[in-house]
Amino acid sequence: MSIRDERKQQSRQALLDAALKLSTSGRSFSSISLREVAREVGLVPTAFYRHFQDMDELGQELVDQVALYLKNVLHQLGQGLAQMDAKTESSMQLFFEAIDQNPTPWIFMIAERWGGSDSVRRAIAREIEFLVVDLADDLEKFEIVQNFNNANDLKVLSNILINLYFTWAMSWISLGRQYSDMELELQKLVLKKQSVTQVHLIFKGISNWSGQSPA
Amino acid sequence: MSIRDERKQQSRQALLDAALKLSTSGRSFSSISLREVAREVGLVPTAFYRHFQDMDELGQELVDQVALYLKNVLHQLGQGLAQMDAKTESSMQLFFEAIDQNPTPWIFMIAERWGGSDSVRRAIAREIEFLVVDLADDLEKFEIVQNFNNANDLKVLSNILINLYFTWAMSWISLGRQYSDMELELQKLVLKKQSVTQVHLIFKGISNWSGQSPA
DNA sequence: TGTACATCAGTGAACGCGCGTTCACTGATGTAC
DNA sequence: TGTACATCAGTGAACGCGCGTTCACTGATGTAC
Repeated sequence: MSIRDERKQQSRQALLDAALKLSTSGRSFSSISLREVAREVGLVPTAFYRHFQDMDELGQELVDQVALYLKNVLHQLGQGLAQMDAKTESSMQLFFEAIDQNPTPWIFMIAERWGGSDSVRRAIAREIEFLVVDLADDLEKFEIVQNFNNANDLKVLSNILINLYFTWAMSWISLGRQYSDMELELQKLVLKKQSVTQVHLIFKGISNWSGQSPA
Repeated sequence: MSIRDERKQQSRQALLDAALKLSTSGRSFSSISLREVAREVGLVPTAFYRHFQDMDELGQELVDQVALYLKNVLHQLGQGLAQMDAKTESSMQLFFEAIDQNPTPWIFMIAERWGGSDSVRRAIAREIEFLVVDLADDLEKFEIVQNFNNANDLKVLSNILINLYFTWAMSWISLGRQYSDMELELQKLVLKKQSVTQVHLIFKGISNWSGQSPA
């Protein structure tokens, strides 16, 4: 790649990073402006147009990048979670650590899933569908899900888990916004315990699965 | 109430209704303007200030009204859902019908739960906590949850159910935005079936609950 | 009941501001020879 | 290697627009007597 192309690529990525940062700092993607994004990067507003047609186009690329990141994190976690023994706790621990390390992709995906931009919403819906399919693939090789004789049940499980992951992630991040110090640590322990219980509840359900309604 | 007070109350409610309508029509609360809300009602922008100090204050009252509505709907549904037999299906049917009848409270609560307004986000977090407690109270009298010997487990169940309700509601509403006619009806059937399976999965888990991690 | 004054929901003009977008430009980098 | 021209990321001025907020106002409704 030529020097010029390299520099252009850097500016482009800087705009994406700035948009992610601004739209996950307590505001929403649809309420940040093109000028703010350019300003954050140190570019004049008109330079924005050298990279994206408008904020909508940037938003769609942002969804792609964020979804790719989440896909990788969830793939690693999926391995641990599905072991369903005492490792649930350490798997959830890893999950919350991953969020603390890089929270913005989680915030963006969850907040904009039902956010104000039509095109971003559609892009996220598509990517979440992929995440559900990927997780279902990961889960397929574990013993416990052999209880499912209906192929669709596996996808329903994957669906519920993805939604739970998102809910836990956002609850976790909210704690950091609401509490501090001792109270924060306490609330974190409560949430960790709750999430472990929820996972156990679901895998209890699987291990007694028969495909009909419960007694 | 005097004539003047009555008319004022009408204008006030009209502003709240307009804000709810505008912020659930594909955009978000933080991206609608005070002037738009006033215009929708047929008032001059400055009249807004006779009722609310700013959009933030209106937002918090809107959360109160919307949460009260959801509380009533969920209370009625909670009775049916927890019967855990073949009635799951008809209970979910009632749930989706309730959404079709009045979708805006669901859209508002879910979209703004992680939306761009700090004060609205806090108000919603508080109201959802109440909804979780209320649902736990409703569930307490059903036989199946007697498997819980830890009082906290009931709240964790309630928590997972509230979040699932919200996820189903929004998925349901998204279908209406994406598909039409035959394809819409097909997708609705798929979602209904999935949600019933998810409920069964969880109540399977409860009926085999012992409080420790699964085998 | 009638009168005189008080209240206050809604009006309309005006303001300064940040916005998205246009346009002609500059000057460093790339390319052809 | 050196020169002459092309490309194009970033610049800076300018525009019209909708925004939130201020202010003095109007006139219907409420209240005191």
